[in-house]
Amino acid sequence: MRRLPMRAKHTIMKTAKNGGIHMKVRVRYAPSPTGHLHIGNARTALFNYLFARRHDGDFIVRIEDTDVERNVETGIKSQMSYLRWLGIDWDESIDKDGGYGPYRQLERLDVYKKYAQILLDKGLAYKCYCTAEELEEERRAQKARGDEQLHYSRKCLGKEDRDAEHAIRFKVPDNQTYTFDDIIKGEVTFQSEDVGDFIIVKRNGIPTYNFACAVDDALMKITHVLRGEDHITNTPRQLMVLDALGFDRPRYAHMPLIVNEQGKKLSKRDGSIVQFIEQYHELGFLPEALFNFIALLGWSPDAKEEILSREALIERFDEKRLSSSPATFDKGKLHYVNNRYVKALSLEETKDLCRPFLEKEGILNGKDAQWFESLIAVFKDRLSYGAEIVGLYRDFFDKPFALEGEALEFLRQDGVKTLLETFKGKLEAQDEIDPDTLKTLIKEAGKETSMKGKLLFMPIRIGVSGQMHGPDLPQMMNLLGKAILVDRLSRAIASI
RNA sequence: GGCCCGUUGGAGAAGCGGCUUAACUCACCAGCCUUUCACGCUGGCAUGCACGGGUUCGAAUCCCGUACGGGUCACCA
Repeated sequence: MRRLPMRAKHTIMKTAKNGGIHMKVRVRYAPSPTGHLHIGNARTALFNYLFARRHDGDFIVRIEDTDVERNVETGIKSQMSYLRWLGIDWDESIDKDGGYGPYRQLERLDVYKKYAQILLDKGLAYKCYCTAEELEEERRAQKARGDEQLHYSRKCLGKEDRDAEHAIRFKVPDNQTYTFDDIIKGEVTFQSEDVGDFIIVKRNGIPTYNFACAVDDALMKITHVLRGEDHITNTPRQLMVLDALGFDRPRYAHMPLIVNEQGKKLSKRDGSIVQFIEQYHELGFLPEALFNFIALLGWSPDAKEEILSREALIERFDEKRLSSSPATFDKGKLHYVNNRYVKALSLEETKDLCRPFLEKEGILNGKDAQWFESLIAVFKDRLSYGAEIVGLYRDFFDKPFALEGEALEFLRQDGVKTLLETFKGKLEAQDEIDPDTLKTLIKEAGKETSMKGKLLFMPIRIGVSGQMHGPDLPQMMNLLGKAILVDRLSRAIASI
């Protein structure tokens, strides 16, 4: 495969014709039900969805379950429900017939059988009786010999039919060049010599991915295939099948891989990044934010603002702005994006978002509704996702109170000690405290000691938290409670 | 190893031969606002586009090579 001189990111819809009439855009997301919805799959689904909605086309979800060994019972259900959770809906699938079904490949076996037979009859495919062991041995020999390419020897080609278990292989044409104009990568070319005869139907009678996929794309009138770059070398195989069967070719767009901060492909075992949408849900991320963030993985808007709603994304989506270099999964950015959406939430919504996490940790035990509300109000603006509230709470309440460095220096300024003593005295005189009386107390202490501005607030902040930065002062003091406040103030005064 | 794809600041990422004195976003720093903090606003932050050649009046942008990273070579998808 080699890149031709001119980069070609052309407008779509030009090649998807039928008898000169532009066809309706039809795209598909084709997951295999081997597990939960992965971030990479979610992105593929999302871009297909955006593309379809942008061009008033159809978005189809087709289940590619031809690997019966790896299928997981709950896979389909879980994936589809998280697609919905993200706000991605479809026009056709196993639960919504659009006239091109069935949408589950195991229910289309007769279809593949028919087309495999056509290829057999035309001599474009042949039965292969080799066992896995034989093939393994063949490959080993090729390796030992130092062959450059490990292709099937074709030893079953031309063999007479016999009544034995067999797979069906596609007979790759000689001396053919396969070129396709990828929307993202430009023109990509493969030589047929680089591709060995591949299996299209397994011994168990079930088609392989490359065969079923090509047949279904054609039969379901798919006009554009947007998928991960790891499929780029599958494309010539699918093109061969399509050509051999006389089907039209869809347009392809191979999206860059998503890599971690070390530049490695996101592997499901990579612990550095949360990989499944379900986990994000459990951590209290917002679906709208995730949708927004995922749309930024390998694509960028032609705008200053990156925070875009689903509707705005649909309106702005332009496949020509899909990137061809790997998309780095930037956790910091994810948190930022989610935080922007959290900030837009109402106080009640934020409480609902955080409640489960606090309850699970028993943090709400013995606290009244007012306390809970204060807690959320104080941290709402800096909250990246629901579960983070626990860490924020702990950081704030459980961090040992210590005075050091810049903070301690600040307390050693003239008049600060008197200020803290005055304030502490006023605090002790109060039976009940709340944010408003606390605020009044600060004002009074300031007036009596002639301290104001930074010199007033900062010593008190440091005196009760040890920190120079933190949430709104009266609010957070209220959360801390009188006992802790008095204790910390005493220790601060003592260490000046 | 063969065949492919990629490489722009601390990070993400625009750019597709002259409009680039390299957008925008995150992070960071400074100032403003707030009697504190945070939010918000304003400004600063790549003499430089992996490296080396070449083409061109002109290159981050085109070509060749090198290095590095990645993908793929299954009766997985």
